[in-house]
Amino acid sequence: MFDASPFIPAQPVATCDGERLTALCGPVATFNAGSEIYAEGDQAGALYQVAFGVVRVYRLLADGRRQICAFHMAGDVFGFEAGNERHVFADAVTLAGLRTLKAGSQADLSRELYRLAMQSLTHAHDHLLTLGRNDAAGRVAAFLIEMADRQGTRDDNRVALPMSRTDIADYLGLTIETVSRVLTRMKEARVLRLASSRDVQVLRWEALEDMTA
Amino acid sequence: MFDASPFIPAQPVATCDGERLTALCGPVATFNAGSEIYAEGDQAGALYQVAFGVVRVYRLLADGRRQICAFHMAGDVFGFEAGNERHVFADAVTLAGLRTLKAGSQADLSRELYRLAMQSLTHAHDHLLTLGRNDAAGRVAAFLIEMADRQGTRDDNRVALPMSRTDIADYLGLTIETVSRVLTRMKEARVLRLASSRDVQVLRWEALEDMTA
DNA sequence: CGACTACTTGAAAAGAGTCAATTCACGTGG
DNA sequence: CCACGTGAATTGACTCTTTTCAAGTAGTCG
Repeated sequence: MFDASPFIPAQPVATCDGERLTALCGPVATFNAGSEIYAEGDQAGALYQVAFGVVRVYRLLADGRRQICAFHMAGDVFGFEAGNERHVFADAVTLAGLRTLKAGSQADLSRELYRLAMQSLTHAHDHLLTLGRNDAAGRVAAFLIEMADRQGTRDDNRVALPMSRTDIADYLGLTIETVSRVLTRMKEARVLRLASSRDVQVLRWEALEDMTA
Repeated sequence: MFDASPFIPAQPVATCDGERLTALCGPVATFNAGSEIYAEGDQAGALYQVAFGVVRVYRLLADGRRQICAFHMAGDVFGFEAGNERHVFADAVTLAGLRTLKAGSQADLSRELYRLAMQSLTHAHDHLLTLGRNDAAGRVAAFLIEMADRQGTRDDNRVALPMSRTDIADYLGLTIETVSRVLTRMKEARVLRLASSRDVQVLRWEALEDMTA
């Protein structure tokens, strides 16, 4: 379970500016890869900020099908809920460190926390567009671009994929075979290179962007 | 453009409780079917509560492809944004009446408004599950169930569809032909009956629910 | 009645899923 | 150090679903 090489982004993330989010800068709790942070049906309340590592937030169907709503990386705040019950699951993809903000520790939600919550909504809308209006290649391309942008490694032409093909497939509404085939085709088309299955080198960003058009 | 028979839900919606949302109970502005409420890139700020009619919120791609994120009906509050710019378009599906809450008219966001904003997030997550993990029949079934629940007409075994097949297709990430075919197959399977193309009578809810499993 | 738009239907083509078999990377133990 | 076992990823062959393109039908408004 312990992951010896947790994913660490190359540069600090915008939302982690410390100044506004002092309330979140408490002790860091560590979660091993695969361990649960919260489950659907749990009492909601706490918010979390990722200090390092990657977290997935997902919904689950009775038959085991899974839809990953978002991957959260350093700086991201997650855990926003409508009522007092969790509607989604959250667990660590890699070894992850989280800071906690208990509900009610601030009587009123600050404008900044509201903004972060709304970022989750904007991301969900982007994600809906990806799932609703892109074919398999477009979805994978959008995913690689999103990962690079959030890691800030676009200029390095590198994208680290801390999650498995299964996670990627469940994020994009595809099967792992399709994800794998798309990557192979992109490799053959000289759009990218796979240093290893989790380490992508992007040769032509424009080609990726055209696929999401 | 004027729609003589605006869609009006059969019963008041839970979020429209009036007591908590007094700030939203100002004058009602009327929008003709098809008219724009706001566009991507507009300055954000105002929130809207639907008094009657139906509104669609959507993202648009350069080539005209469209992903509808949500349909809003009487009682719903929409217009939440992360920054000071709109990320989505909103316009009236039918003749619609909206009450406006200008940003900043309350210095702090009330807990109640936060809860409504988070409902949008929960809905987006449900929608992601529908798009990511259901086939065409499952998506249409989920859509019919959602519409019936929000109209409160499930006990009547009736679902009014105030929007076109194109709107439904753009909401579900399908083509209009596929939506039409799925409805025809459901009709043939005696799961539902089509009084008219916009008026569905549901004969077997369990059958619909099984499709979304 | 005629024109327009929305919706439905059909046939062929493309895309993604399924099932099965390898291959690959990595850690363990001989 | 190498053989082996394990889980992850890739590849192939085939099937099934959905899209695409092209008619055709049904309402609606002048």
